[in-house]
Amino acid sequence: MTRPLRPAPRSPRKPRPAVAAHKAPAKAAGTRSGKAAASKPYHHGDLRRVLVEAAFDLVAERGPETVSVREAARRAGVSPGAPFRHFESRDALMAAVAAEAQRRFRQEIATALAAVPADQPLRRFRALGLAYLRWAMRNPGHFEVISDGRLFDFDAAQGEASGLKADNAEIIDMSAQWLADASAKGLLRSADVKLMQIAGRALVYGYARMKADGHFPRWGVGEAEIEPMAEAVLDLFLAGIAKGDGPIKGRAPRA
Amino acid sequence: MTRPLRPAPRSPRKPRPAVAAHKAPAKAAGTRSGKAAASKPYHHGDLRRVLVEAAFDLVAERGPETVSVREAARRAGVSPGAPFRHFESRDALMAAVAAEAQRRFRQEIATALAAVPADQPLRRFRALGLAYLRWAMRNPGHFEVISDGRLFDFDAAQGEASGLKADNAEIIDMSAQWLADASAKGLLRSADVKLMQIAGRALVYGYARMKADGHFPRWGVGEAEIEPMAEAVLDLFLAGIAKGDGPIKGRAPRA
DNA sequence: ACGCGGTGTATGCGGCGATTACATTCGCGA
DNA sequence: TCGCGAATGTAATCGCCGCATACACCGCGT
Repeated sequence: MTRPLRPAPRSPRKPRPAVAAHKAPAKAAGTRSGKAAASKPYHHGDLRRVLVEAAFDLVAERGPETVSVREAARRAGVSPGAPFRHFESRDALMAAVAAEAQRRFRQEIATALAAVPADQPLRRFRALGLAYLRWAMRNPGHFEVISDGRLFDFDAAQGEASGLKADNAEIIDMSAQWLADASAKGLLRSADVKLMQIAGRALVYGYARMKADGHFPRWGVGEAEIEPMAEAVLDLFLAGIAKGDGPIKGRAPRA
Repeated sequence: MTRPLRPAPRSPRKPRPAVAAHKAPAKAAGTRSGKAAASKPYHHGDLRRVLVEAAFDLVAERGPETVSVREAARRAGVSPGAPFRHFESRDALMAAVAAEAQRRFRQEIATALAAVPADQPLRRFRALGLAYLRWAMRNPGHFEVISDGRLFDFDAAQGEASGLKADNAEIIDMSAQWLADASAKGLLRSADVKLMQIAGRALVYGYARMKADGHFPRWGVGEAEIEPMAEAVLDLFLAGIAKGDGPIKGRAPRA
């Protein structure tokens, strides 16, 4: 499942995919001369969104490194210079992709957490870690994108509200809160919450990157074992920081 | 400490760095084995090595993404096409850089382990993890290079003996052996050695990548705290998998 | 001594990110 | 309703890149 090493052999010459999708720029009714004419209007209507979607798909298909502004423009059916009306650089485009990926990631985590009672911090912590791992296992390209610190910094430097920074901070804060709660409830062996937070993060991040970076074959872990082992690794960690021997995933964390 | 986002603004126009280093300038004796003449010999003498060194330095200076074959050629004082006599592609060059980095990494680990008795498997395991973390903290670019699964696969696909694969496997085997020894000695809470091995690897790998990827500022960890916290994280992990409460780093691991 | 093969240079191709000049269209105020 | 500036598209261009090809040089084995 490894991707090509360099920016990509490009694609084998495409003739131009016409105009691509169009969101229905509304105003089909002629309030204001709307009409997205049948044959390629000069103005695209929602190019910014379409470019992000194209780049987003390219990330999933061939990995972040292979994404080029020109290819995204090709897929959107516009000239190579057009994207620069909406993104000051390739990295601005990629940062938008990262924001979208982070948004979906956050959504998936929220869904996973909905099933876990709020008063069981370690179970919530575990559910967070599991959702993190599962999403990263299944979206390695997008995981790479949201892990790129340079894109994050680029995005954060723009005053704009892309949500990337906020969505990321929310996840960090959640993990800190639950560990603190667990600690307050006397569920943890150590009192150094910050340390456990960083260690937990490093663990899931490392596991996810090992997958994305293609390290598991070297470690004798077959493709089918990766996800189950992710869960086992997470539970090993929880067993290491939790007081007592009971499994965290069980019903009652206190006895 | 973040690096530029894209392949690099290049360098701001360099006039050409002359010929670079050269081993033995003399050659006065006109016999066969002359290495170099005073003024730029047609044949470089040891271009392959010099190119790897140039790329190696570029990785340290500006990160792996910014390395270009042409820049390496410039630093070596040769034409842009010359490197392709020695490396079939940019990735072949980078794989050579990875092999060199891995070699140094392995050397540093060996040095660190020399001080730890062979009959104390957990202390050796800890020393390995610590050496791993320290090296990665201090050589983030080179750490990225040896972590690039595609370069590893590329190198492994070549029949050639670059040492990358062997050096890597050796480290993996060491960690497995010591955990197995520790397990046999009854030092571990769990019997699943493979799981602990993968978890330990994911932990240090994740921590190291968090550093290389610039994540620590987002987690409220200042530059000065990173290395001490690396050690603390490692010890948290060891405390989690080891039986009893005694610190691993201490003198006697059994009592 | 010679010539073959290894290693360098010169040149060129196509792709890339990015900039600039120009074309088209949207939408807002008079 | 018109008109004009701002927004957003195209075309052409620049310089850098990886890489291929043809040619120049030269060390070494015969």
